[in-house]
Amino acid sequence: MSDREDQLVGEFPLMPKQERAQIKRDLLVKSGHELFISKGFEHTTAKEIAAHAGVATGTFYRYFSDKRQLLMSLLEDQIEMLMPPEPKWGVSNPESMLASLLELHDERLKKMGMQRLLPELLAKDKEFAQVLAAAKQKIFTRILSGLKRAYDNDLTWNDLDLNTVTWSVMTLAEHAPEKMKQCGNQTDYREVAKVICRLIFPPDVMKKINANEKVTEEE
Amino acid sequence: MSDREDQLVGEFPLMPKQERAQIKRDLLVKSGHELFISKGFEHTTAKEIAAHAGVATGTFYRYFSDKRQLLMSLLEDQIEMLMPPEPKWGVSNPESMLASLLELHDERLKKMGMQRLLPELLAKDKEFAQVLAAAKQKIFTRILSGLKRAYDNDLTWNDLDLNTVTWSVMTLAEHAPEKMKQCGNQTDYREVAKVICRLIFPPDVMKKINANEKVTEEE
Amino acid sequence: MSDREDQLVGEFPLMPKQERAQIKRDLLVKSGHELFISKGFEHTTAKEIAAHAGVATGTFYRYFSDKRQLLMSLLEDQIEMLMPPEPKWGVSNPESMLASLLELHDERLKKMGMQRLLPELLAKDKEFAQVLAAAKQKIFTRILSGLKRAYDNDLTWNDLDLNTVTWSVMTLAEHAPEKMKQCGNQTDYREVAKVICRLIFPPDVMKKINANEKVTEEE
Amino acid sequence: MSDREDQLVGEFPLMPKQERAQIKRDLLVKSGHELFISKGFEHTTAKEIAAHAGVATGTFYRYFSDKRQLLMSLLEDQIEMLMPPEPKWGVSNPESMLASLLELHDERLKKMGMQRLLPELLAKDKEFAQVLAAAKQKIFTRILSGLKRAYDNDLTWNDLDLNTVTWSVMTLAEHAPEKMKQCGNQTDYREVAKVICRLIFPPDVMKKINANEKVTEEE
DNA sequence: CATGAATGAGGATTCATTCAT
DNA sequence: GATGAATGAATCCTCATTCAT
Repeated sequence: MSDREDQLVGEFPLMPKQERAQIKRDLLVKSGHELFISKGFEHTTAKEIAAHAGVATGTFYRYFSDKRQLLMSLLEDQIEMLMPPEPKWGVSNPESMLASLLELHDERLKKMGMQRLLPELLAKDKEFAQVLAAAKQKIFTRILSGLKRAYDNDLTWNDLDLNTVTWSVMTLAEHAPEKMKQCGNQTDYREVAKVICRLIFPPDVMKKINANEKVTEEE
Repeated sequence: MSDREDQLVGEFPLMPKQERAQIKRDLLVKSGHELFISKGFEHTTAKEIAAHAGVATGTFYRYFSDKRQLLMSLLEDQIEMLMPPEPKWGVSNPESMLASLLELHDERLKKMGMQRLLPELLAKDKEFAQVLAAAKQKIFTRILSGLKRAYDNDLTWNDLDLNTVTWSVMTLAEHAPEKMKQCGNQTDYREVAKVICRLIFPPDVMKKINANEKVTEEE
Repeated sequence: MSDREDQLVGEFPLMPKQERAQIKRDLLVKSGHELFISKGFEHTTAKEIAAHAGVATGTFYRYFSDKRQLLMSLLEDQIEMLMPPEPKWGVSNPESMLASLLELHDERLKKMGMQRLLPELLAKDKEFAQVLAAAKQKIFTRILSGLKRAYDNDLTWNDLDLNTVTWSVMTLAEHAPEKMKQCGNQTDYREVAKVICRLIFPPDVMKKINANEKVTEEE
Repeated sequence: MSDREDQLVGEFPLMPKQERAQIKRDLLVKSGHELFISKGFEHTTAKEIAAHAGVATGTFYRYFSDKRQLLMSLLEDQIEMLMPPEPKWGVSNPESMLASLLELHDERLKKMGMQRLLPELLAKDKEFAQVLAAAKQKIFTRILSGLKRAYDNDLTWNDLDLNTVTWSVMTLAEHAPEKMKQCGNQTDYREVAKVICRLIFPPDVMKKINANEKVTEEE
């Protein structure tokens, strides 16, 4: 009835077809996200996702070939957020910078609620595992090159292997959120940041850097 | 071969009943292990495990109430091996000690092939996750108290939070094996050990420790 | 036939959705009914019921959570028919009344074909047994109160316990159909009715009642 | 050890082989009986019966081809007890005689605990149903011939069909135990006996019979 | 004879996917 | 496009029955 009245008024489709479809798709992705998180990937059925999105089972299959594809859509947007953050040296005080990066990372993960899902996926989906590994490798390379520059400027420990340091930085950054909870500590990003910095910069270098910073700030 | 020899000796029952049952049980556990690793826990069926062990489906259920129980059998033996190793300070050169612990841990994990299975289980089985978390907590406490003693003797950095250092040590030790592969590095336990030591001991302390050790060795 | 005629008329959707579903459900109920009767409840599988109804196994589970639920659907409609009938005295000649009630009851049971199923269910399903016992108790009470009124009017034997008479009436009425076959007699409802009446009314009372009736008829 | 000692003493097998087997068989029958009663025939497994009898599963199959055969053994002994009792007229006061028969029947059923099992069996096992029907038919015939003799001596109602009366007597006798419980009455065998007698003997005949009896007693 | 481990067919139930409406 | 009923392969698990010891 109301549809017909709309038509009398002049039939301005409130939304272009494609956009409506996009909305439905997004609804499904969102439903999938929530259900995957709360029940796990394997234990979520296509029917449930559709029901949760308020559409029919068949509609699910119009937009996705299967659960896995929906998952991939989900991950495409978020894969970067799962990665440990890449520090930007030289911008400011390294410890503060790292601390806020870690906090940001933690918040992202919390918002995604995806950490619990990830292990299942890594175990099950080799393709996904590869995608993730590649992304990680990219970050690794970038962090490493940053450290190399610092090394060339005599800012780092000179008796530690840079590859290993890079890996350590990434590992600590990546696990900071999940692990600190597990170990019962209140997450103290600052302390983790200090530890990470100690892996890279000898204490006297840190002093210099901070001194510079203050000078810069004063200027 | 040995069977035939037995027959030459006479026709003794090839094996006591109980032992044969145990062997069959072990076969099932082994099959479960292999299949869980290669296909993931969820994607392995009781039927498959039985078939892989060369027994009928029903036989599986004689020995285990379900997949999960077999898994638990599997884990009971191995849970300690999954834990990051607890370093024993003061025994010898910390770097060498750590390096060999890391190598040992890596070898264990490789032998178990279980790393890939673990994440899935942690995600799916809260009971198991708790067991593992408890074990980890125990190790955490022990490492922490070791570090505290070192701290009291002025052997550690005095500007780093010991909890955070402990967590970092555990995290790096735990992930050393899996991560170094992922990053494409040849596993260099020595370098990781050096990094971990750097988190704990300032370089000059390390020198002293090593000096002591040499003295000790010389004596 | 009717399908073909429909097609001649054009291609109207053969049936509204809901109605088709109802038809399918009914088909399943009917199949369940038939198979339960012919093979017994326990020996009928959901798969068989579905096959007999010409649908897939899964379809069965769309409509019923399991065999038992289908059975309950079946019984809800029929439970009253399984009960021994409640006589209505004073309406007409008691013997004729009873005879036709018995015949009606017999016909119902035959149509349901359920008698053979019932014992199994009573034995297996305590909930169902309770429901049935409650229904029986209700009828018992009503018959008893009818007999009490007759007793107060000096129409019944005065040396028989009314409870026992009531129970006897119900028992005979309930078993009349099944037993007469078993004993090889042609079912003679009239004779059973006479026996039941004899349990209640002394012969001279019966004569009076019949006389009254004739008078009434003559008027 | 003790076995060997027995042998030293001289090895008198305490029991002939066959008898020992018989004991084992009886144990199985007894276990089957108990389990069938408590869990129902279908829901009792051969393994359970064997375990309950303290023998191995395989032993069960040495004595019985399957569950059903054990059941039949069980019933052979007991089938007569399941039958409604056959009254012996002329022995004494019919009401007392019936009352005690009913009580006896009730006690037997209670002891067997079999009533609950019976319906399931009747529904499931046509052979058994036939056996039981035949036994019932036999009793029917005997009761009928008793009634005929009474009829020839003008002791019964002359307007009731003897077949129907016979069936009624059997039905009431058969269901007396189970039904009286269900209806919440205290089982009053005497009242049921009176009702049954009323179906057969007119009140004045009863008086005569009782008078005779007294005379007989006095003599 | 007794044992009880082993078998595997069979029943209940779920769910990814299709397709007529 | 959207719907959701229908499908049936696949899973979990049980249990009657056999047979090597």
